[in-house]
Amino acid sequence: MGSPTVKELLASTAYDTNVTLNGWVRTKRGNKKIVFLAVNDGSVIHSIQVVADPTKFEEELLRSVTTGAAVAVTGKLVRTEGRDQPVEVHAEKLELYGSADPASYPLQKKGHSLEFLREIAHLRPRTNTFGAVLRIRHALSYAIHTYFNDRGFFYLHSPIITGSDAEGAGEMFRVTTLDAVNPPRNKKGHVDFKKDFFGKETNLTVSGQLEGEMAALALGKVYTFGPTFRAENSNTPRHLAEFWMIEPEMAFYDIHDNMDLAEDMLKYLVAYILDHCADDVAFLNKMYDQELTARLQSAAASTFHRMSYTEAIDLLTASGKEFEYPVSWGADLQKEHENHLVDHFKGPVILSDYPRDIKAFYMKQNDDGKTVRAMDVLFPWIGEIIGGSQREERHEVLQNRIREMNIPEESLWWYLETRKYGTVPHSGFGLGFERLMLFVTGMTNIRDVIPFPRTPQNAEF
RNA sequence: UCCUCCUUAGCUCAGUUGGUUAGAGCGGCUGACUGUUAAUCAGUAGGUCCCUGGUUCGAGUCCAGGAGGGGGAGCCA
Repeated sequence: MGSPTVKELLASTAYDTNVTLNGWVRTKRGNKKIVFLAVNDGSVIHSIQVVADPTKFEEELLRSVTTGAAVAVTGKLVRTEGRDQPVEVHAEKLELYGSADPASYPLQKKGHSLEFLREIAHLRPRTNTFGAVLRIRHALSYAIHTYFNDRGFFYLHSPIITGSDAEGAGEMFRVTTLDAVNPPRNKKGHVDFKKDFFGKETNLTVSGQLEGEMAALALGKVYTFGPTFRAENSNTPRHLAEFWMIEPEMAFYDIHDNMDLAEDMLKYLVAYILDHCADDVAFLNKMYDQELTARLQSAAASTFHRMSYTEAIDLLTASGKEFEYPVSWGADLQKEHENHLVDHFKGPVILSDYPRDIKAFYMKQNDDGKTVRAMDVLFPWIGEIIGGSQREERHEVLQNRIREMNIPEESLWWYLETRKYGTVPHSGFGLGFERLMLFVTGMTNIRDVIPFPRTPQNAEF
């Protein structure tokens, strides 16, 4: 089972027993009589202190143990009084796995800018900040599965490659095995996708929702959690070309059940991170955002303010505030409008019942003939963290809407069939995983909450 | 894609109205110190001033174009 982790050792009270630990040296200091190493193995944000008597070791060995070097240390676990750490290891044996030339190793004892660390994304997991972010990322993923599993949801693997281009959520990345220079062409001179791997045009998915609905209409409650791809030329701290999305889909849920679930889930996840990642959150709170912990506690305890799109428009108009983009019923809300609402209610806001003309074809139409049962959850600074709706379950209404919007009906035959056979009211939403990571970590650039970010003009590593 | 700011040592940055040899802190290296906590102290090395072209007696500094990055906006999760 390997050696104990630093996390286990720091919590251990087995004083004066021999232990072996593996890790990477963060700092070394000392003199000819005594040497201190801070060794971190990624199991926890803290490093463990290793104390070595230089006379017991080869000079050349100690010389090559520098910041970044990988080592194995065997020695006695000793309780330390009046210091910054509960225990330390008095080294008897020191083994070097791999050295790290101090003249060229890019990570120093000092802090680095997040911009610089993005350029060395292969090494940045070794920093305190990215260790904390990646551990939180794991915990958040785990919490999502726990939340849904405990509530009777089934994890559905929706396809990554999709043959449907009707999802309408954004520009897509083409998937093809055709020769890019000399593709086969049909009689009209167009690229002949019948000769392509799947015999048709295929793309990377922009959403697992449509497939999620198929499963919800059989299993009741399902969720997807997988990578999602958008070929939009978006250059902002809130967009990625490859990101992870959670999409629950529930049969027999109306829009209000949907909002209840979204709010309960978000609060559960925030509370989970506060409970399970206290050390990492405390570190991020100290180094990046002094209000992080307080904001998370407040969000976990809050009640999200709910209002309709129409009420939001009235509120914005009544505010008398001068907006760069004028407020008018029927137009999509701009960032400045969302910010005003979130500031006004001093916390998360859920908006619902948007004009049908600015929303997707699959959303359930209200009886007023003007709006659909859409809902967006807006978070401070981040903006839209969740977008969802009650789905249109009436075959004729859905079919008419598809035709109205000039969506190729034949590509959605399978989607429409579920409204023909045993259709039921159902709802769902999409949660941007990295956007939630931004909120939970206090990081301000989405490229710093995913291990290897993919953005326009950047697929390094 | 649009607007805006930035690019000088390994990192973070200063560099005056254009003027001699481009600086600091940290990191690295050398040395001192028997318990340090991003140790401290002394010394030392380290530069394609993002690239290309232009103005000028003279450009890190001014102008034009390009590249890369940050922030804001749009698209959205």
